[in-house]
Amino acid sequence: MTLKTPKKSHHHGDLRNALIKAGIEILEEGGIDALSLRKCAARAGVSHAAPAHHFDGLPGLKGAIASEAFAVFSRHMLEAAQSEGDSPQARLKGICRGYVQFGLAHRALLDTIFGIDMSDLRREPIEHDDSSAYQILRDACAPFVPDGTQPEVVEFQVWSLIHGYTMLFVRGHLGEIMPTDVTDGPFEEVMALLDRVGTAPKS
Amino acid sequence: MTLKTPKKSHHHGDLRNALIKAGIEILEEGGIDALSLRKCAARAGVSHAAPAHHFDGLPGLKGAIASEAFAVFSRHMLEAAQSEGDSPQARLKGICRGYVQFGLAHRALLDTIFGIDMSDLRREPIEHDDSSAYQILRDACAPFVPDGTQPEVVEFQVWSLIHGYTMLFVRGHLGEIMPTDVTDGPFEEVMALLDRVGTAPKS
DNA sequence: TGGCGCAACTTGACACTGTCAACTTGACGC
DNA sequence: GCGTCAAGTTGACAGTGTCAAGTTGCGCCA
Repeated sequence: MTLKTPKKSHHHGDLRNALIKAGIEILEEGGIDALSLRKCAARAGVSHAAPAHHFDGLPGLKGAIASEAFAVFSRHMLEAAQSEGDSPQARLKGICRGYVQFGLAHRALLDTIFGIDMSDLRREPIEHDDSSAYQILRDACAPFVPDGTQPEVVEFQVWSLIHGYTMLFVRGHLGEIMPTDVTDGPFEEVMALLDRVGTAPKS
Repeated sequence: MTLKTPKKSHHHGDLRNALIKAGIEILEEGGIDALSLRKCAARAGVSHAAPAHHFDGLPGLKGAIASEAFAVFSRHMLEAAQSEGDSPQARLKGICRGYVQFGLAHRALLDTIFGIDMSDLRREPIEHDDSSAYQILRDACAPFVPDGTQPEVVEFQVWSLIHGYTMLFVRGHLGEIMPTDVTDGPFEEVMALLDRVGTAPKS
């Protein structure tokens, strides 16, 4: 009759994932400043110093949360890619719209993902598998790569444009009002630049 | 013979500016996480609770520092605008290069400026005068605004592109190595998109 | 001139945070 | 049975923001 928990190796069993899950909940509820090791520990039902055995301090926990949040972000992107239509143009635009929508709906997660400094050795590496948001964006950019140019260039152009727009927009830097929806900002107008993506000479 | 200090109304005289200056020093030395009210107070030579009388908590101090950092940023942009050449294209590109260079040289200041949430009522407002970075960017974009389109659109396109590129680049999200100079990344290739700025139809 | 008022700070306390050393617990191999 | 070791606990410490209460010194008005 020991089938109460599916796996219980030592004490908690899966504390690491429990802490990450608790951290995401805290982030969604209270924003990036609300996250702390002790609150994660309390929510996971363990002592305040337990997280130190799984992560290297708060930066380590943030890195692990960023990896998980990035997976959520990637799934969101995948759905967004199909939401706008089937053409390459529609697919790319859907991804960009999904980027902004994710930023509005999960600001703290976006802050966590892109607040990561890649030079911080205490972070957990964010994995770039084939279903990652990076790969989804790269695939969506592929039809727009002119012959003879590096595919990364188009990807970086699009990524810079939508990332900058999202960051400025969700923090209210682009307009007078604080946005609650993509339609509150000049999304369509700015994304018109997507039609001119690529590095081929002007005319 | 009371001309030792230009103005000394009560005790310190100019504590508010002294705290902002101390905060910028701390930011430049230790990054955004190093900033605290108590360290600013200590560096300014006042008691730990003194900042509360000039700013509404840490967000308030960060807002005030952001305003000052934005002025520094604006001066940097003004110089950068003239560094690349006299043509409108060169001017705009110089601004963008200056954006990235400022981000590399003063990361914590950029984090402070653009970490501000405009919905946070505790912040100090960032002033938009005629010499602000926003206005400099707007002026540089003016030659590229097609007839019959709103000037803000081009500005937002350029701003989104360079802001996103800078944020991703300085945190090392765009490449394997951690950048120390603009030439460490695909700046030229991404900025090729600037030649296609504007909202007129494709051909 | 004298005292009143108030802004500009100080002082002390509190709860919360990350971090560390020392300790306990329980699973596993032999 | 016993040692070993990972996993987690406990208690302490310095640093943090914030609040209430006290102090100080300048300006103003009678």
